[in-house]
Amino acid sequence: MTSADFSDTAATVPVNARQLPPAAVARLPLYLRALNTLMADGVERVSSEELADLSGVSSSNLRKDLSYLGSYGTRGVGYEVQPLAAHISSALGLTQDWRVAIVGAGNLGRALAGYGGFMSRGFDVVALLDADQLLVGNEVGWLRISDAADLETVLERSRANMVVLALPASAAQNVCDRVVAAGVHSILSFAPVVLQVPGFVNLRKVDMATELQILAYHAQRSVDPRLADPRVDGISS
Amino acid sequence: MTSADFSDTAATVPVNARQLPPAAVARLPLYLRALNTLMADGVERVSSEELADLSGVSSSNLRKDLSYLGSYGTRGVGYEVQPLAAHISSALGLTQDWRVAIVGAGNLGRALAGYGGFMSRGFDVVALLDADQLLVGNEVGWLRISDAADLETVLERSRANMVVLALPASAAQNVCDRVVAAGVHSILSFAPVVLQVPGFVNLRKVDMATELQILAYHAQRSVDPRLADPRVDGISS
DNA sequence: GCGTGTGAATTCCTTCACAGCT
DNA sequence: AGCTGTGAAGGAATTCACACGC
Repeated sequence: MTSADFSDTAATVPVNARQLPPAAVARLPLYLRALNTLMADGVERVSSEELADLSGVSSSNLRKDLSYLGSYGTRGVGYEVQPLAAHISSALGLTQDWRVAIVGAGNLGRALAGYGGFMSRGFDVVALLDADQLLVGNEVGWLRISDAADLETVLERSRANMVVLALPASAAQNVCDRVVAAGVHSILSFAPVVLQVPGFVNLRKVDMATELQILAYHAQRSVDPRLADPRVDGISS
Repeated sequence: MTSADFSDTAATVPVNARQLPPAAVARLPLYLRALNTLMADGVERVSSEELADLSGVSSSNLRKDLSYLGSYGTRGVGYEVQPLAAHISSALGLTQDWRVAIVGAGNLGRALAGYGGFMSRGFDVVALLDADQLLVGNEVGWLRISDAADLETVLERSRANMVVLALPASAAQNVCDRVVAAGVHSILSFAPVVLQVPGFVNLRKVDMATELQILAYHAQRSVDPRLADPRVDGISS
């Protein structure tokens, strides 16, 4: 729960945080999760090979990624689980707590709010909003649903610094604009629409329709070997 | 990955489905969505520039992606919305209907089941399962929740050819193995865990904890300009 | 003229292979 | 001996820039 487990070298940062390649950043959370699992099992050391397997990447890829953070392993031995986890947490900016407001209290929004426990520590859901007056005021977990009309006020009062958009495509752009105007520049959107934001905004998108379609592409081509292996050129159809 | 990609000179293959670069495949759904929007607005033609803007990619990137599918534009003019949408749909394998079973009827699973309408057509949710006996038998929309213990039977009866995992990390690997053994080889997992699957299985992962952590990395570094912009010492030229 | 289609150039990412430290 | 850290090589993806066809 607390982020207090990772607090050793926090003060004396030798500016290890050079800019990491985006692809490496995207994998750090995987390593962190694997390390947390190992810690829970009481494992103290791990090799790049093992950790890579647990994370689903190649060992050379993992070593290269970690090397961007600095040299936190021991040659001939491996990595110490706890310190490595601490360094990754620090690199990801998880030493501070992030305050997340979720806009949209439909099934998805409520699922995400409840997911709060699941999310790696460091992310607190501090507000849940919806435009539907029938939902406003309802309790979800220990949160009361706020009126999306009061978005700006709620964001300020709750001191949210991240927003999750869990609302229909039609409402997303408008709410997104208001969020940005209100000064929150980190947004995770589940809305199935391309949002237009200024360059200084950090926007990430999660979209299950897209994912299913990508899956369909690969599935289709596994099923029909003609497409996977072009050597067939018979005209049979 | 694939055992059969000795794709040398495939010569005479008018089939549009040459193997596309994965990065291109991942963007096709975006184009498709933008095209659907345009169609709804009655727009008949679109330039690569416009479509790229609507999709959030660069126009050269878009043109290159579309060129993998073949030449469906007209020089000096642009692309015809409807035919292009049809070709992309076909390339993605959306001409057939996909039958999706969702395992896990918690908030997330129910959200996804309800999301059915939102997902581009072509994906039918044909089953919703959970291991919790308190949930089994409940109605969600027009679906009745089946017992996850009967997974194999349900998958067969419903003729599902895709599975969405919306369940806790602890249960995911086990269910995943059973799904694969039951012959469903296309899986979209929302479980915050790295799943181990045979090479022939198409697995995609969506994980909000990971996404938030990536967001945290970028947010952190926007806040602290020292980390974002190393040019601070006076080498201004 | 205009905007697509595409080789060439560039940038980014991954893998290789081995030097270097324990 | 063993495993990390890392230049160098190789491969992918993106962008450039312009030839081509309407």
